[in-house]
Amino acid sequence: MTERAKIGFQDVRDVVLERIQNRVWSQGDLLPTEQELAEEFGCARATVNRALRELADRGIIDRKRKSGTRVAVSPVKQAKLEIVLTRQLVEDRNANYRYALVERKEETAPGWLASQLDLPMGATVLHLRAMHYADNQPFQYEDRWINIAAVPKVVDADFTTVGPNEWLLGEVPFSNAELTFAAVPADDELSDYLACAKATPLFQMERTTWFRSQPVTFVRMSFHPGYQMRSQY
Amino acid sequence: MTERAKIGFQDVRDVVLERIQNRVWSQGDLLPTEQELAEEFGCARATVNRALRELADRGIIDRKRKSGTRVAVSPVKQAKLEIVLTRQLVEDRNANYRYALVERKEETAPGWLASQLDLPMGATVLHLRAMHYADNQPFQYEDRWINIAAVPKVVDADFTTVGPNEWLLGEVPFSNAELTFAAVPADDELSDYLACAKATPLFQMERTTWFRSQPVTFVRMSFHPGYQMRSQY
DNA sequence: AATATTATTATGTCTATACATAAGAGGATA
DNA sequence: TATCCTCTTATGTATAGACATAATAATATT
Repeated sequence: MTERAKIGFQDVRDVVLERIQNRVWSQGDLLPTEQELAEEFGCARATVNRALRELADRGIIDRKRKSGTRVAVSPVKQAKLEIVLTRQLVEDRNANYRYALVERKEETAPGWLASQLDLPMGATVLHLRAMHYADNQPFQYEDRWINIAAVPKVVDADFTTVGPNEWLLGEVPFSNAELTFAAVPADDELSDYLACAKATPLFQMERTTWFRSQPVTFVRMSFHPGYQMRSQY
Repeated sequence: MTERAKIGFQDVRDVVLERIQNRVWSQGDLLPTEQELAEEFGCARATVNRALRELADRGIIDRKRKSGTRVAVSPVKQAKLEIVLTRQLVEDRNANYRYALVERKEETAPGWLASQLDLPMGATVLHLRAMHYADNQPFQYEDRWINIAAVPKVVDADFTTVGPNEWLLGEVPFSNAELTFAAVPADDELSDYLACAKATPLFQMERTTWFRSQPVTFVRMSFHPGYQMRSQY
């Protein structure tokens, strides 16, 4: 029997990808139409459609009505960064996680924060400072401001046992955010909390979070010296 | 006429997402079956399926055969990081881009590199060092090793005018990679090339690239002081 | 030659139906 | 009680057919 198992969308997807990698179709080239591919593979056009749609989602090909499908000229490399809780970061290293609140204070949003979060003048925010430890070694210093108007319940949370990130994840689960990453020198405060010399290079991540266009929180996370963040594509 | 336009998969997707955001279905809750949703929305099950599949791809919901569909308990936040050419990074800031090759040398892979790229003992690699400038200000220092066995044509490229990244993108368009990010102090060489004091904190990105499981290149990119990388989700 | 109109075409999506498959539920057996 | 087997169910996927839509190509009009 030379009878093959039936062709599925994953087969089509993989074969097309392989042909692109092997330069059967090079950058910018026009691929056959869905109809033609469906005939070649002996499947329905919907099957080819789904296969090509996945490749388009990945940025491998560009599709346009009437014009057809082309191999992307400059494939957009998109790395996926998994944003996880600090607790999980620590536990993934098989270390013991410990959290400690440093300070909790309601205050009027300073100018730079109001502009960063797009808050009205004089808005009240909750300012939190906290430390995260891995096996009792300083792991991350967290400096956070929460927009009370967006999460009124926050005033009743004391954050002595549960970190603000974990708490917020429960309250505002599906938010979107903007991240920035940078290398900064440890100032007096950071060198103190992270137990390193002043001016030590630290990896710093800032995150501004919105929920349905409403600003929720801004957080600056400074990691211990030597910290590396990983990602892949 | 109260007649509505026909419900499409995007409508279903958005309504379901909205209900999740509004806690109509909370974390861990079981959603109605595709069949039931299809009846509610007055559309085919395939339409609901596609809608839910997209939400599952985004990590909003978890789906399992027979068990059904649940709101994800700890939604995995995935930030998308667009990896672009240094040239584009510079030009996006409306600055003039300039590239300069510092050194080009074929050598035997040192131990750490052989292990990083999983190369055989004594493999030959092309070692490149280069600078990228924005408006003639140092922007990025690039230290790169290319696996000659994976890209034989590389020995004929001189890299005096075209940067290795752009060249490789043309040769090995669809690769995958692993990235690490860190803050490092400028050593003598970096402080020299990036025109900064020794020990200045620098944002550093390392990338190991494979093409069909074959190691292609390892690159260490050190950015000018104050550089920030951005991303969102 | 420039512009507006129409035809064509490839992708985008929806539907109804069918069967496949993973995995939970229940019962039979040891 | 523990293990194995069947039944059931919700999702996963394929298909043929239909219509929608964006964008190009061809044509007609000014």
